[in-house]
Amino acid sequence: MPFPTDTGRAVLTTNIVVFSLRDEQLELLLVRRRNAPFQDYWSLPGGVVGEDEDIEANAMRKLEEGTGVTGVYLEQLCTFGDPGRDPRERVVSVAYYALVPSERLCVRGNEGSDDVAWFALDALPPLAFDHRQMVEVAHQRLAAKLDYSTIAFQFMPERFTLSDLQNVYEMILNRSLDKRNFRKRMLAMEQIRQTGEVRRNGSHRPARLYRVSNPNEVQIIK
Amino acid sequence: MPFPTDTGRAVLTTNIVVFSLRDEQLELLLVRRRNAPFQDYWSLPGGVVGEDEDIEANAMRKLEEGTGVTGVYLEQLCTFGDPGRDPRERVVSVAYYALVPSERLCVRGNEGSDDVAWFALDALPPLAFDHRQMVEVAHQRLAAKLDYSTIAFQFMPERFTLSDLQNVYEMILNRSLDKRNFRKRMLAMEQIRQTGEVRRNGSHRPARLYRVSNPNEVQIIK
DNA sequence: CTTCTTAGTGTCGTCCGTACACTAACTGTG
DNA sequence: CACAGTTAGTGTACGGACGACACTAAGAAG
Repeated sequence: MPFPTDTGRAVLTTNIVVFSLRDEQLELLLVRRRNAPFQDYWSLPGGVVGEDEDIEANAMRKLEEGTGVTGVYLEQLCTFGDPGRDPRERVVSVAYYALVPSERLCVRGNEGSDDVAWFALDALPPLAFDHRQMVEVAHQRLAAKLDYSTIAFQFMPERFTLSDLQNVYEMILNRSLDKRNFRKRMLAMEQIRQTGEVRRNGSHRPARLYRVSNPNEVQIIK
Repeated sequence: MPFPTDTGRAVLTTNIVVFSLRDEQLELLLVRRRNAPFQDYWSLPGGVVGEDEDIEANAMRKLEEGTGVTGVYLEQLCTFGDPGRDPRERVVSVAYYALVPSERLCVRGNEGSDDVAWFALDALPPLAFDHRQMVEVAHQRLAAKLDYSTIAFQFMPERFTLSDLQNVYEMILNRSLDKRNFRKRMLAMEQIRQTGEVRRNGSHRPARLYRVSNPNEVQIIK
């Protein structure tokens, strides 16, 4: 049996909350809208899902278009579909969030235009549609996952110091952590290993470099 | 700017994984399909979201139609939208899960027909579409939430014994728990109170009855 | 060689989770 | 009315995780 012909159809879109760490800050990738509604507002990257396109594949594609980076961590967040969230017609958006390691941004994808930019999470401009809500949910989820998974490693470059890692935690949780306890906890979970190298950074003691044992999987711990 | 006219639209549906406890078992509400595709298969309740209907409101409505019960716990789970998950056309389903207190089922809503029935979670028939996957995700989420929220109380009738409650945990986690530790933990979180009454149940010591302090909120604990 | 700055380290108390076995209260039966 | 059967109810002790807390190490710059 086909669906009744008078059944309402909805436009299906994705939006991605893209987190990265730049300049020791937790930042989000935003795109400026060229058209109404919300013309000139900043918004989350995303777009309309193609006729035969997988939803997550669409999100990944949009993410790659925005950052020039492939293969990063991407997870479905929540679906937003209030009638009226888009004044034009019924639009349902599946929200995702993604974590981009800072090192991979140095290439600066197609960020040349004025229409794509990074903003500090704590200094976002007003956002189009319900995107602000998506950001809140994503941030909460991310913070929660720090506690019981290895998700934070997705931000790290191949080699990093424990201070780098602690910064990630502090940025996301928005509070400072005790250095000794933090290191104890990180080393106890046996997911990172010393490389034997150090990084000289300024006029002070150099820091040991570590790498993630299993960079491609986010593990649930405890 | 309107959306391009050649943009694919999708049919938007909901599906709800409805959990309840019947006969000391964790059970799911299923609906038999009358039509192709998957004719005569059992499937999760749900349906097409109306033109101007909120998605969650639709899920709640479908849930009420299936169980005759109102105001139960309902949470968005995940969105399934693989092209091809429905052979007819592009159908995107927002999955929810719901918890129905056992007491409220005694009224036996419109369960008269052969087309709606409860199945033990560990003895489900083959399900239509990707509904089996939805069930897995819902079960995992529910089990995870037992650890850090008061979600289990949503299953309980107004008055219940600690053994009743322990049964809920054991059913969901699929393993047995230590009675003393369980009671200690439940009482420690100060979310349930003695009523002063007892329940006589058989030829053995009667059990004290408890009630939930804040039945209408699921709290995150610790 | 002194100053500045970040890296790196250990202990101790507290709380939480877990393992573990017996008594209490009631009913039904012989 | 005693006994068997069944479920309800209780406390302790150990180990592991977490949090608070302050000093030394190594290098660069002047």
